[in-house]
Amino acid sequence: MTVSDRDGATPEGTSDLEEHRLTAVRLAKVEAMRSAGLDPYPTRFERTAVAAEIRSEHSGMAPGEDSGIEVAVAGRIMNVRDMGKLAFAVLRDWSGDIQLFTTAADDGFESFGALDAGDWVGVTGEVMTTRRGELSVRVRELTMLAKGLRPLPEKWHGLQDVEQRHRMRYVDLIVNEESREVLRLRSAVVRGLRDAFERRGFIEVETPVLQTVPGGGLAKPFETHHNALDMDMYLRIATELHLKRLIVGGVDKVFEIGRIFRNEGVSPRHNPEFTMLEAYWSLADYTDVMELVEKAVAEVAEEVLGTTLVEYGGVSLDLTPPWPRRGLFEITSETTGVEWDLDMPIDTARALALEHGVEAEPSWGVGKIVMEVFEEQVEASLSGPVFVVDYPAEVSPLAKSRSDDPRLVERFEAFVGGWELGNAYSELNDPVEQRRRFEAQARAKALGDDEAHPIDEDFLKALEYGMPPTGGLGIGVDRLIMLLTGQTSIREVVLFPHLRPEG
RNA sequence: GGGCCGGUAGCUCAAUUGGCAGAGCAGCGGGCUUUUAACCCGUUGGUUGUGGGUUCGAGUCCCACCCGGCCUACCA
Repeated sequence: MTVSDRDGATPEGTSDLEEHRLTAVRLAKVEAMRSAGLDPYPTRFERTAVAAEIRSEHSGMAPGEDSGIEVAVAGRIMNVRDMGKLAFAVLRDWSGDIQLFTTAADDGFESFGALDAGDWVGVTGEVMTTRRGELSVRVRELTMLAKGLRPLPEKWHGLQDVEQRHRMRYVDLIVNEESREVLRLRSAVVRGLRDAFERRGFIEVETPVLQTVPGGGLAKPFETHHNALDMDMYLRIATELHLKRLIVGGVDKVFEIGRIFRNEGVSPRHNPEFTMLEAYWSLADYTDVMELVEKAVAEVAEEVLGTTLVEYGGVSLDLTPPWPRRGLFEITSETTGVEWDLDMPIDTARALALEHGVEAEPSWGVGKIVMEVFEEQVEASLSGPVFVVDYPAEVSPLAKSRSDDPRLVERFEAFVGGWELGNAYSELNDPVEQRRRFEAQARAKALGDDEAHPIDEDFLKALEYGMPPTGGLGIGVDRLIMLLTGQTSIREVVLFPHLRPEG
């Protein structure tokens, strides 16, 4: 392909930039700089301070004062206010904003004229305050670090269009403080989670994303292909089965914070790729894990927000442990006014489910039906935080049965804000029983359940070497971030959410 | 996938019953020695998401398609 074949490209490689009046003007400024022997894109700049440091170190200055202290700052020009014989600009770096000030008497005055909002500059000069008391840097020397060619969004309203904010997150971050804050909080939440598990002796690992058997969850995988091996592969839908192999290998406490891929619809709470924390704790059971979850979440909230009281969707939530425990059958019966239990005839369950908006498929047993009714009728009302327990074995092929009723498993899900935050159980470690569960799933698949769990022979082999009693856990990290940042759309906490290509 | 709503200048938004596509910001020119979304004067800038149709005339009405938001369905 030749250069001129490229869509909209000119032989000079400047694409459509020359076509647009606003970018053409800035390209001309780049050329003018080059003609004057200046590099519009130099290699480095020696910074001595960021905006927030200047603010904290010179907080007590009176209006119209000179500090006598010279700094070198660098950032993006957000705004220029030219008064004729003096000028102001706002410089933004990651730590915050600082004003630049210059007068006709200053050496830096001349270089101010050609600045555009969006340019990256380095400035050396003295810290001072204006007559109005605004902390500023008096420009002694100004260096262009990267000339911006595209105009910034409107300075007061910023970039509002949700689609553009997601497609051009770089612009969103430039102009919207809330987006920068969500990014910081996201980082803090992940760090907080990592700390909470490491403090308790969990080891962080990384397991394969590319798998031949996409197990550990009930979901449709993305398919891909390994060319050299001429082999179809899947992107993982969970990290569970590999982490349990590590428990078999004798790793005491293990966790992974990893990207998971599920080939399902998108919604304000679902992105095709998302981040999940999974942890496996040998010799523990699901009640130990329950305490771990409520403590870890509270610790993270305390660490990043300074409180365990959060506001979500207009509702005040208290994340302070302990969280209430409710039985799945109990709470579903209470909400629907129907007594659900595992002894009810399948036809009765089907008919009652239909009355509650759930059409049971042929492969479903009573457990699955009640689970579906719970999700349809109860889940959205669980503002939480609350642990729901007593899940049917039918919908939990990897969880250990309860000794008092093998049709139930030792499992809980954590709910908050009307959606599931986490899922955990005492891990099934009986290899013979695990094989039976897999075979039941295979029968469900044969009956048309395309999310049934596939049989993983290597995982069964691992169990046959002996896995100690283990409590396991999965937490939707993006959702935890949504909870702690008050965001109601996952697309606001994922930096680059899945979007269709632009037409 | 289905339903509802939306897409107008680089950005934020107007546009009466179908009747000359506008404003602010950004840009350009000029003025201004303490601004804070600076201000004042002047000025450039449009494939109204795309493609059809109705009409003397379409941003506006009709059809199809693209993209997005919300709801809904599956999932964490």
